[in-house]
Formats: sequence, structure tokens, C-alpha cells
Amino acid sequence: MPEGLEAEIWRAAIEVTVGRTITDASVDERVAPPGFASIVRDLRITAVRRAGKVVLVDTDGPTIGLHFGMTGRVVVDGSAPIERLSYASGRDEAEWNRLCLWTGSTDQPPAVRFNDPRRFGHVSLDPDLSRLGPDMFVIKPSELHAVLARRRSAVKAALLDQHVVAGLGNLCVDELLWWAGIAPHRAGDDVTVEEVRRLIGVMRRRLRVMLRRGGSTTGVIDPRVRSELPDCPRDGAPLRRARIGSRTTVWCAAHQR
DNA sequence: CGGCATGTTTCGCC
DNA sequence: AGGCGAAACATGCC
Repeated sequence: MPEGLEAEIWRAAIEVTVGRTITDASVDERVAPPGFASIVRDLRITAVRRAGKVVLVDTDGPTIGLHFGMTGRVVVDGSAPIERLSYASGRDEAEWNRLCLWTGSTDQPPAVRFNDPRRFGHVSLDPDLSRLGPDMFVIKPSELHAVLARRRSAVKAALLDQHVVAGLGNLCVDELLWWAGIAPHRAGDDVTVEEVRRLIGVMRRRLRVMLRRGGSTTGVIDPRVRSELPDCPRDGAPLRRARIGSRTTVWCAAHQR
């Protein structure tokens, strides 16, 4: 589930911890820098930000980075902002906890609990964000077009590249290209300024809608469908599926050109 | 059982 | 140097 939209939902949820002090921490040391727990203990949380798909917990010491990988998720004060991973069972096993931050008694649920069955996620201190592109909510058409103009491979692959635009994942990219009417296999340098303008407009509107609805699984196009694909909700043409940019991709060959 | 998974990093090749 | 594709990572699900 975690793309930039999920990170934003979790960022907003974790914001309730601003002003609190971390009283205790437990981590899976395989996914954290050495000494992580003792470093963050007694730090005061001052702000919660997002950079692309990363949630940043600012403190009066180092910034804590939450990197969700494919299956990471967050529970705040015992309640989950997003109920379950929609391609997983919804189980929530204690052995999958990778980080717990308490801001009071350890008898209470942790203020922040990072749970990740697959362990592709990790936590960091003062993460290097210098190689992230402009955020998906604020990137400008001129910026995106300039980068796409140097790409000969599929526009979908470019949009998934976090150096190009930060925050988009496989689900959102298929959704946005569907709305923009752009075929995912088109070469990046073949996409016109006009099309990039249209795509950015779609991004701003549709990402906002999906955020309000609960994240990247709430669009109309779903590349996760394994069996027979439905027809295109816009024009009734059969949706197509292929591997583009090394990812499963779904698009409508009728209106995405 | 085999294949697939919403992500990132690394490696080898151009 | 930087774009590109494939492989690897670890684990659960269908």
C-alpha cells in the first residue's frame, strides 16, 4: 500500500505526537541504524513532515525517517489511520513490529508503531533526501517536461523514478496516466508540453481526491487485479495489462495514446 | 506448489 | 555521467 499518499495519511496521523517526548523505544535492529533506540530516547518531537514516500519525524535531536517499503504501515496511539494493506490479509502480528516509540507509560500502546511483515521498510536518522525530485503535489509542468525530455524509455518508468518526481508509486502512476489519456509505454521524450500540463493538472486533482478517500488504492484503475480485467470505465474498451518499467501496468489502449 | 506483490538499492552494460 | 534493465532483498498471499 505505501506510496506518497499513504505516507501523507500517516504523516498527518503522527502529527498528534508533536510536543511529546519519546520516553522509550524498541526497534528491530535489522532495519535501524546502530544505537537507534538509545539515540531517540528523551528526544522531543517538534514536527512531522513528508518527503516523497518518506515520513520525517523532527525532534530536538536528529530527524527520524520512516521508509515503508512495500508492506510497512503505521499505528498511532493504538489506532491505524489506514486499516489494512489491501493486498494482504490485514493481520497485525507483534513480531512484525519494526519500531515502537512511546511518549508516556509503556503500559499504553506506543505513540508510533511501525509494523512491516515483509521487512523491506526501514527507519533512519537524518535521512539524505537530496536525490529526491520535486514532490508530486507541487512539481511544475516545466520541471517535469524538462526531465522527461531526457528520457527515451517509458514515461511510466520516469514517473516511478523518485529522482524525477517524489511520491508516486505503481498504483498512482497507472491511475494518473489513465486520467491524462497518456499511454504508459510512450517514450518520455515523446510526451508533449501540452500533455505534461494535462498530466500535472490531473495529478493535482486526482491525488487530492485519492488522499481524501484513503490512499493509492482508491482510484478507478487497479493494476493489482490478477484475473480477468474489467473494461475501461471511461469508454468500455478492454483494459490491457503488461510489464512496463518492470512493473505490472494496466491501461486502456482506446483512450490512452 | 509456483508465481506474484503498492519499493529501493545495486550491479553491469551502454 | 547518467540512463537503462534486471536482479536481489524477505515474507505473505492466492
